[in-house]
Amino acid sequence: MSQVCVRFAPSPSGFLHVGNVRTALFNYLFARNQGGRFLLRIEDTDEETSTPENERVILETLNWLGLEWDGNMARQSRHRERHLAEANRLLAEGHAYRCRCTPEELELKRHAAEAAGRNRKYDGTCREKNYPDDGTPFCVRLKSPREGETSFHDLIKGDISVRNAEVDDIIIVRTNKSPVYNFAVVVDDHDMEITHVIRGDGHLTNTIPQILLYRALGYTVPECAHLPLVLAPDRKPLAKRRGAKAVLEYKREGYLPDAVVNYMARLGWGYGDQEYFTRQELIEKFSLEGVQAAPAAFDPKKFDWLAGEHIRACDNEKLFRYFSEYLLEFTSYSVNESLFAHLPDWRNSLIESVKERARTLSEMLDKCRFCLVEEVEIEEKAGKRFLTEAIREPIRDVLNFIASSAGEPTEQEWMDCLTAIMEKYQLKMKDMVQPIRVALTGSTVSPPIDRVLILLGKERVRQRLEAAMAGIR
RNA sequence: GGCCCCAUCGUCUAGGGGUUAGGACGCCAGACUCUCAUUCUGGAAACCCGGGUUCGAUUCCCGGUGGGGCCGCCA
Repeated sequence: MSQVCVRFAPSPSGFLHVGNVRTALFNYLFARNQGGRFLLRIEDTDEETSTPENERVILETLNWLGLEWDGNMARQSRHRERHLAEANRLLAEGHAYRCRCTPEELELKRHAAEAAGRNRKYDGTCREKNYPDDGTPFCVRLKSPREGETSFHDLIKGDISVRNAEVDDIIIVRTNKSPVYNFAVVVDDHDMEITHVIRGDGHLTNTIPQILLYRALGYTVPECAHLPLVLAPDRKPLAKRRGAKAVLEYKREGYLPDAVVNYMARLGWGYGDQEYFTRQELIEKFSLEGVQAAPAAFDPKKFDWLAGEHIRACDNEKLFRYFSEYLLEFTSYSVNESLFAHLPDWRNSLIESVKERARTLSEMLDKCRFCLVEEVEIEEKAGKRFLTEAIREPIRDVLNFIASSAGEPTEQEWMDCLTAIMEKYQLKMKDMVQPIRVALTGSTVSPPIDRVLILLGKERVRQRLEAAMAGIR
């Protein structure tokens, strides 16, 4: 058998939601798993929506997720002449015919058929007329068989079979001489030597007329796999309204691309009890047999959990890179090296202190914002509750410790200092730590206090404690 | 309306003619603990319904119900 070749063929609507991207992902995983090729073809025959900007969004999404395609990106619009040539061949070979019914007439016929309770398919008025090309406007229709049935084996859905009497004579070339999608796809997939068509459920019904087209054209019919829908959390189909969100939005929210890939793969696909997958594992373990036939609902909670798993599994160096790039692209913060001059291993310390409590790069920022800025603003409620007269003397002792310490204290030295002061004033750990936490971070929630202390360094600790003291009246 | 597809905890799923129907997220309770989080332990929670086939169906078949898709000179 020839080498596996698949394609992702989006129309550039300017929007790639989870469902679209999962289709791309499954194509990608299948190709990589099979050692085959993964091609990209933009279905840009509709000039209205096919703008460079919309195309750019598709490429950016694919690039962000690392779904690299092979070869050059194809544009369906470039193949128009080829499509028309094949249509003419069908005409010449008697597999297609010229239809002179106007759109208005067809509209009326459909309504009439519907009112009479009949199938709305074309009534075949022009089917046997053999109209020549004499200047009268016409569109081209496939002359599909009326007897028997057409069936195929879908790799996910199983055997699908439809009586040919139910199948329409689909239009393949419009009156204005532009090829219709269903036809263009077949010619392109054949020309690109696509062996497996893996696409959304919505195309399942299209497949029957397309198979008829393959046969009429004398092409080999590729294997087909129709992926079940991805549903919004409320189990309604993903739509621009409701849960549908551009996948690039997750980039903005700080999700790691591998987390998005992992979660999307698990939507409709499973591998035993495994939930967490690296990209490599996905490639090794993916198979169409593992794909569910039923639609799957997007679960934001599980996605977040998995996102956290990926943050925790990411090595610190790499995570730091993700983090600083994220800050640069989407926020006004940055990791200013000069703030950490006191800490040799500051990158590691910074990442280490937030990665266990964040699920996204954005949450990482939330957890360490206190040490990325010169000064913190103390939350009013927290200040009122913890920065009270009772803590004045203990804080003074901490300041004395700072004044007397020669170098930069280690975590252990900081904790020894706090412990000693605690004992001196008969304070419990939390009664000592919470006020200091509030003074240093502005919040009652932060990484462990020893981490906070070393990240800030004694100079910034001193400044913040003094500021807090001043605030106590 | 016609045609087609689908159906295991709330969600993602494993499984499959005989199982205490397994895991994960989430939820609840507890442990750990300087907060939050991580981690650990325990708990509640499912085979859509009805017929058949069978000694025995959640599993196989048929029907129903429910959900969804397609029926464009859109893609």
